[in-house]
Amino acid sequence: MRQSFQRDTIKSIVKSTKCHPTADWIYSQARKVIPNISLGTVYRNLSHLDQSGVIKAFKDDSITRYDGNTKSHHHLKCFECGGIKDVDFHDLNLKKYIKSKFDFEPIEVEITVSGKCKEHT
Amino acid sequence: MRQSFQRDTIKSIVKSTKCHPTADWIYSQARKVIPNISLGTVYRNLSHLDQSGVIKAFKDDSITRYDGNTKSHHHLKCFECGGIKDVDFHDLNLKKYIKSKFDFEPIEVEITVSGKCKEHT
DNA sequence: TTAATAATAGGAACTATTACTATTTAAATT
DNA sequence: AATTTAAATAGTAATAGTTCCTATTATTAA
Repeated sequence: MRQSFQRDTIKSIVKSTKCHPTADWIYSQARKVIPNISLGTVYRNLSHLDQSGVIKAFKDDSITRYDGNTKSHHHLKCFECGGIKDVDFHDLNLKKYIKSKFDFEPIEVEITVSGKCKEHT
Repeated sequence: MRQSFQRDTIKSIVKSTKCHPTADWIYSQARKVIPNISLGTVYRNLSHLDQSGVIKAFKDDSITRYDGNTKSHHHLKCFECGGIKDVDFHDLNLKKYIKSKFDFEPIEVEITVSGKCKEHT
């Protein structure tokens, strides 16, 4: 993978926020630095970065969001403010539970909890 | 909500399978009974049925699937055969865990486990 | 049996994303 | 340093899944 200023810019945008941005938001941020960057370039590079494990893509309803946090984690999504928070369920040992209870070899466990965060109860 | 033959047909198609069908599959099944039913009608009724709790819609990658099983459950998706199996995580008491650990009021917990089912390990 | 309005068929429109193509650019090779 | 190469780009067209629109039909209430 050859280097490009566009890719570096996109990477640092995703890495510098915890807001789980969409491609469009990243595009609008990137245009502040590279005014004529194209949306296709944003998508292509987000895919590359996801596939190489530098960032993590996930689906939120019908939109793809990108997460600079690549450690295994899950999401709490607040109905009121729309905020998405990263959390860790590591102590539940879900993969072990799934393997033994359902005789299924888990590779990825995706959890999204919708509800109300403490600021909006 | 007024009754219609279209809606009844769509409902019974979803209720009579465990294959977690897409709108398109349901459309093709419905056309066997009502040849000129429109795709818009299928989508509209699937939304109504979901909103009224008769069926349950969920996202699988970028496609919406519909589940006749409305009891709280989660999904195991096999990478090899594409099969989606309904499972129950009730004994983990996830909502209680989430509430106490993260101070977040969970309303819905969505879990999708990707991996290999016992037939394809 | 009529009136009101929910639901329909058919097709247009929309949105997020991917694909295409001619041009530019990074970096490897001379 | 100049040349060669193929990866990356900008700009645009195309796609897929879904929703919206409108004139017509059908269900239920009065």
